[in-house]
Amino acid sequence: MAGRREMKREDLKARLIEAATRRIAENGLANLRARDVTQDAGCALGGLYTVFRDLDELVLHVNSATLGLLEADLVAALEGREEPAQQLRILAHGYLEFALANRNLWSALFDHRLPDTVEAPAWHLEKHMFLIQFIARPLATLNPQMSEEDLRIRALTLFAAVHGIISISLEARFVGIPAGRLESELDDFVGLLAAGAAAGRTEADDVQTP
Amino acid sequence: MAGRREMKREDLKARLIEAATRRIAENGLANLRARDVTQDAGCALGGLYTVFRDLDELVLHVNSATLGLLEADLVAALEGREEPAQQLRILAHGYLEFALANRNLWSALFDHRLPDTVEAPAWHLEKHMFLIQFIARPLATLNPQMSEEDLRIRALTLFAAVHGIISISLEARFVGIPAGRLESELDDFVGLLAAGAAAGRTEADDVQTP
DNA sequence: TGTACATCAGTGAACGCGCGTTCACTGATGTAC
DNA sequence: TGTACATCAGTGAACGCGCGTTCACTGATGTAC
Repeated sequence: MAGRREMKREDLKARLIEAATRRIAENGLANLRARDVTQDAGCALGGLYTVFRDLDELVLHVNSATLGLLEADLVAALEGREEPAQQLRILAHGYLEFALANRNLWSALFDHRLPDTVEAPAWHLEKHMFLIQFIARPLATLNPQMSEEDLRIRALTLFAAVHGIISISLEARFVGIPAGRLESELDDFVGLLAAGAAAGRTEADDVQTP
Repeated sequence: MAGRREMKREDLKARLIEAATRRIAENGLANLRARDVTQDAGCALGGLYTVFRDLDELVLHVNSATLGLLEADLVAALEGREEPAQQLRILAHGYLEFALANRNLWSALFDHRLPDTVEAPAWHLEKHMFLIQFIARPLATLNPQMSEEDLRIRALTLFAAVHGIISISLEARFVGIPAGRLESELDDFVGLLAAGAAAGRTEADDVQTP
């Protein structure tokens, strides 16, 4: 069996990602330690560096997996819903649910910063795309006249706004939105934007900022 | 002169805050070092600890000052503008301008985390309030029937959304909103929300999320 | 299938260093007379 | 105003330690015959 080494290697990789995922989920990214992860994964400290370039690369893998989970959740939530404004609400709601259910993993998505010199690899950046696509599709239905590019940008704006609302509330850095109200605020908010989008471009289009 | 010591102390404090501010503005919070700050401020390393409990407390002072600058900018921008929807636009625009002009200081406001055990002191938390007040006031004019509490929450939501749009774009973590579009996206966005708010509560109010 | 040798994944002790914080000391400020 | 003593702000060398990463070693896997 010529693939024995390859298999062990893949197995170790998987165990490390799993261990890191569990550690981050339980204690947060800031408390992730190479020693803890390797111990949990049942390998020596140095083992990590035979499989990943460094700890950052391991975290990138965890984050990609997290994005995969989010994607699966949203796909499931959208199942069978066709009305575009409804879809947007479901996406926002699904995103909130995911953030609540996986707080630390979700935070790690945004807290993890590579050293200033390093770029995130393409395979990881691509994982971000699906989210924007999910949002752009119903927006396109609501705004058939918008260009691809405008839709992408509008989807990004919408995502950023929803993300902002959820993250400020969960971090409770400012005096936060009460937990019970978060869901309805989000719903109102997306409803308003969807209605606005459906009504077509408003006078805001022509305003020149001074 | 009995206050000589007191004066020197206040002077040292001010020099340290000023030095830390400049360091953060130039290199970002993540690269702030006690040694650099004390050297810039012209005191010994240990001097910092005669005036502040630790480095975190110094950063809190820098952040409070930054919030003070933001407040002054927004007050100036609002000067003479009475129309509430217009005010909201100005606030969003002013916030963007401030973030662009003071990127690292602005980031420090959100990046700085105290150790899990420590709470932010009240004097610092109060500094956050004015922003929400600024937003709540025009919202109140647009929605005279809303309660104080609802206005506060809605203001928080609006702030969080605007902040999210700006910060995701500036961090360029996801493929960002092109710089040239950010301003108009923000403007459209706030315009839409202001119009929605003015139109009164929508059907979204009654939707129960499943 | 079995033996001898070669390779390299995996080991874990040791390295290295960055950096916040402390603490024994000293010189400037304050007090008493 | 001046002198003697007391205090304490400020000094900076040393501490301490957390933790990512390395590297000389070894034992499991692969290859040749």
